[in-house]
Amino acid sequence: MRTLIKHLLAATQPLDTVTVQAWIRTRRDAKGFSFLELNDGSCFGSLQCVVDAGAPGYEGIAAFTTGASATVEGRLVASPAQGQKWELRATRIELVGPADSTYPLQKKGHTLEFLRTIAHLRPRSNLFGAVFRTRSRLAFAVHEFFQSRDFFYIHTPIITASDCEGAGEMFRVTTLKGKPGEKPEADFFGKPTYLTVSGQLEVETFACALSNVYTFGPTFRAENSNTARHAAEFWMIEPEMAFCDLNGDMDLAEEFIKAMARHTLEHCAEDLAFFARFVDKTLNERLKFVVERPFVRVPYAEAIEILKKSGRQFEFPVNYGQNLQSEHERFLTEEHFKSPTTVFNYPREIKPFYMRLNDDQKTVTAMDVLVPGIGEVIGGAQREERPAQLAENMKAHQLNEKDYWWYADLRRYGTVPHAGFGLGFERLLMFLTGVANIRDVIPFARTPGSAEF
RNA sequence: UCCAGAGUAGCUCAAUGGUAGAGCACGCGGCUGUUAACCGUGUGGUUGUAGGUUCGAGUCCUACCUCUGGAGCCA
Repeated sequence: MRTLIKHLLAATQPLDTVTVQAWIRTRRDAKGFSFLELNDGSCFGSLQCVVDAGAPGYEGIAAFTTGASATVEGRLVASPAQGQKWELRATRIELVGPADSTYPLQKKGHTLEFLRTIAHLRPRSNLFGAVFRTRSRLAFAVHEFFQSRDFFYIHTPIITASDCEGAGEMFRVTTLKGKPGEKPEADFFGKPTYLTVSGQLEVETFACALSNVYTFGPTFRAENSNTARHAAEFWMIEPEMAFCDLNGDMDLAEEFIKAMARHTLEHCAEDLAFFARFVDKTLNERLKFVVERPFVRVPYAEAIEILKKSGRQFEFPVNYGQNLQSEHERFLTEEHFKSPTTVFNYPREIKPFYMRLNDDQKTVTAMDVLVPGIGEVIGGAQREERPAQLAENMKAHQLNEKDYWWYADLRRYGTVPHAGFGLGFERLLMFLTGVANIRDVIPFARTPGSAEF
């Protein structure tokens, strides 16, 4: 029976007969025996195997090359040499699948750009193994966080007919062949449909029934964005809470990020050590800071004053009523506060229709959580729960009320104050691993002009 | 989409307008409880594509393609 390398490396005593099945990272030949370094992805580390020339299978040792897969049986013994606690004394080796000299993953380091061109093989590298183990663990942590706080997981639709949610350009979903004269009514759903850009509006309906809910699913934006932090397909987490205001929303957002950082420190230590050493030297310090210190909270108007008084020459001028530019966000979170920073109460003109209007009649209950190195990682708000005000907001945003009849109904029947936010899972991963490009924290990145694999 | 930069061996990179090279990978030989092993040696090229200037272009010019960084949009 196969034993994962993860369990062998964590052994507390020698083991008599074990079977390992893995991919060969490298082979080093010595006089009369060979070292095989095996990795099965179950953990960061590899297992060193010592294969004597007399062991069954050794006659074919030349084919045990980097990238090949193999089965090795043997005894787990304490290693006499430096570098590893345990090693496997092989009693039998068997090649499962060969890898010839064209195998592109060398023992040496590769650039991230090159590895993106072999996205089907890069999970076998140290970095990407670590990234995707961490990704899996954090996905689990997301559910654990919400489930332990009595949130229900809601599967909002991937296909939506709402073409004006305001979150971004949408991908069309159609079964039409694109022939001239085809009418939308002839399409599969009888009307134009799209891939979702957010599950928020739908999940609000469940918050107004089950109280605390969240989504965690794929999200699509057809924006022609070419940056290190945008992808056309990404995973978004959207909690929504009934009987909750902006303060409760900000509390949850900060608690959530802290919990994810804590979880990474506690459960991904080995992979994290690799990130801290080779990807981002400041990672450990940053994660501990995030866990231990409260986030800064600053109203938008105050943030504008800070930027104006900074004496800094920004490329884009700082003006009340305009969105914060990347350089402004970076200044606030990286230089001024040197801390994750939540900016709230934005001018109503620059935010969507569903955000609640404050008593000053000028700002809405929006909040963005900015983190050093990434920028915006969370965007959220308390929702407008007053029917008349919502109608007015929609008019101001030139939206057709009829398209949102069910959304407005939530305010018509038993309306409640409620709030939530959206968080890009990949951006969270970037923040927690130090990996600087979103294409490197998602298995197969979809970006403009690129849907290979 | 805009601005900037880069495309040369499988990978990472050199190469005054004048004979395309190195390290690594890979092959072969040697050595060794090795561990990004080591020593020797060999194979490896339509210099992103298409034009142009020139006696001569990897190098200069034009267009296009791809990638990277920054910006916008956002999560």
